[in-house]
Amino acid sequence: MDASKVRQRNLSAVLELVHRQRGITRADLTRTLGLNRSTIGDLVSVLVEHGWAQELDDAPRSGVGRPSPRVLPCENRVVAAINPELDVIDIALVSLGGALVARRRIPASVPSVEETLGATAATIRELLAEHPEAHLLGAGIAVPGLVRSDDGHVRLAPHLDWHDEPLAARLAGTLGVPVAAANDAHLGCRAELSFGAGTGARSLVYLNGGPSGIGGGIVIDGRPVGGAAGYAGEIGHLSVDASGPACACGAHGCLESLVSREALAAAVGIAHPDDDELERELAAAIADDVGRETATPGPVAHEVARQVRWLAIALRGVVNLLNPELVILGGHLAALWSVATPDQRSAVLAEALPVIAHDVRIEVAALGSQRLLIGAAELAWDSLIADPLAVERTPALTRGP
Amino acid sequence: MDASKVRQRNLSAVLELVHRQRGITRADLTRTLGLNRSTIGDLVSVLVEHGWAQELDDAPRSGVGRPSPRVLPCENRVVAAINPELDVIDIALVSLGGALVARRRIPASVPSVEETLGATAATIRELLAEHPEAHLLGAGIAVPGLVRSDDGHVRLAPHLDWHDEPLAARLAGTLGVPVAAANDAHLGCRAELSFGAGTGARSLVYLNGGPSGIGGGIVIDGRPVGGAAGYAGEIGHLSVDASGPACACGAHGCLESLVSREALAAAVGIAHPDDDELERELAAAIADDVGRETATPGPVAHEVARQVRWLAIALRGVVNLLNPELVILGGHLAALWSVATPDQRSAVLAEALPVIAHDVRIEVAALGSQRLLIGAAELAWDSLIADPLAVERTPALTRGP
DNA sequence: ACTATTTGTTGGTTCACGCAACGTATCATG
DNA sequence: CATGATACGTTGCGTGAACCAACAAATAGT
Repeated sequence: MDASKVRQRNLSAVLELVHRQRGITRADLTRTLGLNRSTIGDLVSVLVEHGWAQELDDAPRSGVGRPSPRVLPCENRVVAAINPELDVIDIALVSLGGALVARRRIPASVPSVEETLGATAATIRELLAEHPEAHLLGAGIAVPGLVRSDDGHVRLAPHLDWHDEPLAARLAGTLGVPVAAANDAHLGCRAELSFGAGTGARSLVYLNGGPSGIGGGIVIDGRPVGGAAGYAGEIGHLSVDASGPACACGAHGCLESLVSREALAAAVGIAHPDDDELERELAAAIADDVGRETATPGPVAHEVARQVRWLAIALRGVVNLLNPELVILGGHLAALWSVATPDQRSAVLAEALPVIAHDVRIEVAALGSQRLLIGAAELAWDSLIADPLAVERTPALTRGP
Repeated sequence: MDASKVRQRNLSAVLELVHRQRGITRADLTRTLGLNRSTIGDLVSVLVEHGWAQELDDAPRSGVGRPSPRVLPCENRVVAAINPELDVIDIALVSLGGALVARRRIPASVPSVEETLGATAATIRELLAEHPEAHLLGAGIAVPGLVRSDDGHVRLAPHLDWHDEPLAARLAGTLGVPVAAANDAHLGCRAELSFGAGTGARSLVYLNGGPSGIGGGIVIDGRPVGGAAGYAGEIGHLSVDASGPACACGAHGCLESLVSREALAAAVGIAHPDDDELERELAAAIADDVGRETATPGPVAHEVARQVRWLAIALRGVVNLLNPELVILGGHLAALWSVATPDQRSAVLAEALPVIAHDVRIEVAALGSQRLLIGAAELAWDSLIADPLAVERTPALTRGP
């Protein structure tokens, strides 16, 4: 920890605030970071010189005293965000500040790694050509599977049938910028932490219900938890019923084999609904039930109640284990939560330890379909923001044609 | 992060290594911390000046070159460690470096807070009088219950029947030194992390089976996890059987209601065995079974098998959730593990995700009956080591008579 | 217009670490 | 046993980054 490390750390802290708050006054920077006015001025000027930030005097009239200029992220600095799925490869450029500059969804059908890399590289080149002001600094990939965190190596993505692919390294080779990869639910969690329902939270648990199961992410002390190798967060494979059905993973009674999108979709009679459609149909079906004023709940309400009960068992365990301040539900779990009755909701943590359950908030994810792309971009920004001057020190990065 | 913070941080880093390694050469300090030789020399001399460390030239003959002096913790600096239990209040002085200087077990019977504080203060004064060289700098309390981490407030210690006691603050008032308190299993985990089976581990999960249930601790990135308020780690109340028996906590199918010391003790026919006794009796009973060469396992082996199966379900979930590199089992869970057959052991993580399970080690706790006291001391050392010069800045601390 | 308040700016100061040169203690070798 | 190689402690100096104090600038209220 010498002087230059201090400089790097402080620059990084300033840039992170500028990024996550999408602009912040110098006065707020001094208050938040506890550094001297003159130091903040110096740090900001360095970031401006190096093209990370710009200062804008738009006089927000906050009160007496000289107004403080706002420090804004330079939005021509972008990273690429990639999310290969079963039927589409979702690709975007995301600017500093977390805004999607451009997005393209490439149709695919269980794409191989080669197809994914090819389509990704071509699409990113196209997007960069359409946005000549954009300067690409890195890329992040959200993979539906187990990804080793230190090198972005995909150990297993069962639904894509990928096995032991050095994905990040291969894409870095073709793009010429640093590439990171991580599990998709991890990155959904990161996105919600930075810009969504978890903004400002120090500890949270994120559960996402997707077509391929239930994934999750954990945040402790404001930092995402990867575990020893990056595979942490597999909440879908928490056992909730010792005598439950077999799961694809080989175990029995996993959460994701009892709480599933398919069962909800089947209850409302739709084949492959998206999240919004699923929520609408569930709400409509339950409203119909209530309208009929029958004593017994309809099949949809019954299925919702069943799934909420199983979800409760998993949540109880996770909450007792980690004592988070916040639980965020995404995907079909958000739909499930939205249509659950107040009684069902309050029953969810009724059997958790009361001292712990009392202070846990349960919320629905806020970022919608951009979540994974924003999360993948956050992953890419991480190493860049951690050392803002490193870009200058490394040899020039290649650009699209 | 100004210059003096850097100093504080580096002093703290040096002192922490001196403490946790119980002495380390200056050469090793430079290598581990990446600081310059001259800087390390300066930092060490400051620690020596302020009474934290001493240098010893005992020429460990490590190879060519000028031998590096060893920096040793000053063992006359001590903290008090307190562990109130149902039948005894366990009190010790623990020196820098983690060695028990003196220990006294005060018989008690479900002691109240007042009794505990009175006995503790009196005993610490006695111990300090017997060790006039010892200089008391702080205290830590291991409480069998839920303890708020920021102020050491006991929210609930069910077996002691303590409710909302500002324990740390009250003891600090009588002792005149800073006092911290935390859950006993957390502190067992800390002890194993610093000096036991978890030395050097970056991520681990600790499960302890005690008379009052199963507690636990979690370590992520080398740091103990408290969660939002410090209540994290309640692994005993992870649900492992949705249709399981009711637990004292009000829920159903909690791990600790299916895997219990009482059931093991009953199987071997002993009322209140200690950990060693329990393990011996279990091993003996199983050996007898094997000696009889019967086809069906005896009742003890049967009970062991049953408990290992339930433990497996909880461990599977925790491992999938946190991807730790190490799981440490203590108390009767250590006994259970020790007498389990190789087949039973290898079945424990057989249903966890293979990629994760492959790199998880399961080990038995190493620190025995000193564990909680060492952990409580570690808690007390924390704030002291974090700012080694703070002791000089605060007004003089009171001493025992 | 004038004052109080807040914030940016500037030049000087301090502090802690790195660096390079030198001194010192050990080991290996002839 | 002398010599060289190696590794490490010690010393004085240089540097970089943050703080501080004084001043300038911009706003709100009287």
